[in-house]
Amino acid sequence: MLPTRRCPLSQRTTLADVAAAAGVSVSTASLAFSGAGPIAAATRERVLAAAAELDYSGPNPLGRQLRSGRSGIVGVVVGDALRRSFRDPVSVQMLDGLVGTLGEMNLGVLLIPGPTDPSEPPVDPLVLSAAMDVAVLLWASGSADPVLAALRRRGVPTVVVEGIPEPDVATVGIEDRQGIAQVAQHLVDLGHRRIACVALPFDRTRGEGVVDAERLAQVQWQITRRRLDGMYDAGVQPVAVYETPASLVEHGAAAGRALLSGADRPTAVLCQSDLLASGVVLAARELGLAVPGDVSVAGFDGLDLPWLAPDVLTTVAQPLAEKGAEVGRSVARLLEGTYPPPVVMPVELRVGTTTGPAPA
Amino acid sequence: MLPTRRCPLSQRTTLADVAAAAGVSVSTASLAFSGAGPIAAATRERVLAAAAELDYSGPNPLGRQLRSGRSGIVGVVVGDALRRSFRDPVSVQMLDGLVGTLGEMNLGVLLIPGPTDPSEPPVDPLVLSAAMDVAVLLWASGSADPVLAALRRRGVPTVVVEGIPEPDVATVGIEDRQGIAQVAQHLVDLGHRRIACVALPFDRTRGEGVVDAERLAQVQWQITRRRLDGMYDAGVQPVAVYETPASLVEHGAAAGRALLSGADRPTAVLCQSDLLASGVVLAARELGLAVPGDVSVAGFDGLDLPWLAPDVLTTVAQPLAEKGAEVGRSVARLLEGTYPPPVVMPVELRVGTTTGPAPA
DNA sequence: ATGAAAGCGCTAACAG
DNA sequence: CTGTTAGCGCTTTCAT
Repeated sequence: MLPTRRCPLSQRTTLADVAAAAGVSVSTASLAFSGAGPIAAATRERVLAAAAELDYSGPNPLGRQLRSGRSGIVGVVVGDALRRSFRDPVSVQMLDGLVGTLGEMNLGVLLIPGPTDPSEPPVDPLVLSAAMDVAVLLWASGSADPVLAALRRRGVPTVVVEGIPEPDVATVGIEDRQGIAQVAQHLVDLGHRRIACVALPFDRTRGEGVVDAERLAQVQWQITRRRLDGMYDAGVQPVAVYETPASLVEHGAAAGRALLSGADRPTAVLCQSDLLASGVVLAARELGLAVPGDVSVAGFDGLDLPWLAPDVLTTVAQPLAEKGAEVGRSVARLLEGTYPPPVVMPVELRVGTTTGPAPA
Repeated sequence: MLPTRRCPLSQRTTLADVAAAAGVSVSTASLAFSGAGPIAAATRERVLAAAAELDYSGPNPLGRQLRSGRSGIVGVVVGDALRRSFRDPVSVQMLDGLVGTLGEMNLGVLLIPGPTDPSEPPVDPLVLSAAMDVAVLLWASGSADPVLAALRRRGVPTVVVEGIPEPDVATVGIEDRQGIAQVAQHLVDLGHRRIACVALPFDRTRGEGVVDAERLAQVQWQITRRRLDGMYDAGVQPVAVYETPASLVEHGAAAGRALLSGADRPTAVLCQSDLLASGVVLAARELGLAVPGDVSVAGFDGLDLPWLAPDVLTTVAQPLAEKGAEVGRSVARLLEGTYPPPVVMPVELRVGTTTGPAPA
């Protein structure tokens, strides 16, 4: 057994020590570090020298934070357990854009796991008690979202991504309803009448399988709801809707196997995400079905999917990194103390090689 | 133009207000929330009722943090720009294990971008001034790492992953040198003599291409260094070492194209990561080379790589999620005030279908 | 340009 | 079990 060695748990020297060593007042020493006020160059030098002498590496953030009432932290509640969110390029690319923008404003990102399965508590403890100036909610379920409710109670200004615009939060979203309508119309134009739908999760129970009418009425998550509505907008009444527990290739593959191995299989599968769609394509190949000869497949997101090569998925592209940057800008507005107007970003139909005329 | 509406920037009510409303002292009110001390059930109820009445959602974290000297935050410096780190399952799976363990201890993870290219400052501002009780450094370059130096200056206890054990930091690593030696020996046993190596980045300049002896002597990042040494341990003198800017499929593919299209191409390529190796396999296929008939390819990490199907990569598996959990445990030790002994986790050679006898 | 004073909101000793 | 007393380390008026 090694002897346990103590480690120093925090710095000892304070601004007061440095000020004393430099022969100035604490307030002057503070200015030397923050630069927020008039100070003689010589004085600053003296303070900095004293700091170096004492191994003082700058004002303690905890003191600064309490005094200024700001933590410099943005809590980001991701849409799922981290393990799954990180596997979804949609979340990752957005997060990347967001972290970049926030970094420029000297804000840090506190990662908060989102709603997992119902066996877990609905709200992570960090949501309840971590220090944060603003929160960002990816994939909020709607105005009754328990996480959103908790943040409201705390009075934490919040940016909701893919939610519903509401007076007391900032919102960033995309034209997904119109986008899905476009790609659905594209399938109709190709002559498809038997169209199945592979949907994102309905709620935190994260069920899996073809749903009945009752379940279909229970969709809680707004992103899923809107994308279903977009499909209806194009006049498509799907022959089946398959609910998935997460936007991942394996769930798309499972959906594909279920939908395409039955007797009167659909001629087209409209998926609410690219990852789900690529799973469906893989399942179709597995089953020996030609894409798009036997079945057309379309997705949503506009991801780069090299493993589908030589196929290119028909999809609706959304500007992921820019969406993240836009969220960052909304965060900045909230910090300034005003609610930015809701942002809705455009999407674009991109016809690839996975959709074609309905088979005769 | 919409009228800008003000948003409330922080809660107004304090513990003192609640205490007054409940007719108790602040310290008693504090106990009602923290539970850290004896308090009559009736009193607690009264305080909580008063809090609900006043819409008080709990003690302000900033006050608590300053007073207790703890932020409840663990700063995690990832090994690269987030955009790239998130695309690497090695980082993501470890992060997932880490966040899970830390979550149980009610600690939050502050994401800090790691060393990108030299045009950027070597140390993210968050490293210098964000509040954190402990820092975790993924992929530290060695004892001269500027990020580690900054954390030392601040006196932030640190866990270094894949670094060198040093007295004033906690270390978690794997037996990568031995692992690489094993897989290198495996290639030698198969009769390979012309072996090329595709390496992880050497330093933050993140060069790309076959390196000369001079450059090979400049490897700064310890993980790369150790994996090179493991190869030498097995007696392999590579015919070429290719430096990559990041552990990503596309860089592996570029390396593969460069190494396999020349005249006297190697019969085996030993890669320091699975993502790099899978790129090499794809490049070989592109060039019409049979794997392993014409060229054997081996990796390191033990990732699931479905897009290589039906091939299964020969690799050395490391326990990623458990490594993350182990890092979490080291964080806990540091918070208790002691340095845990260095942790070294085992790895395991897994022979797949991408390595075979050297061609005659 | 510098200094003095006043807290930010909370918890932890300690005394009762 | 509850109240009193002291700050945690810093920034920010406000004088000077």
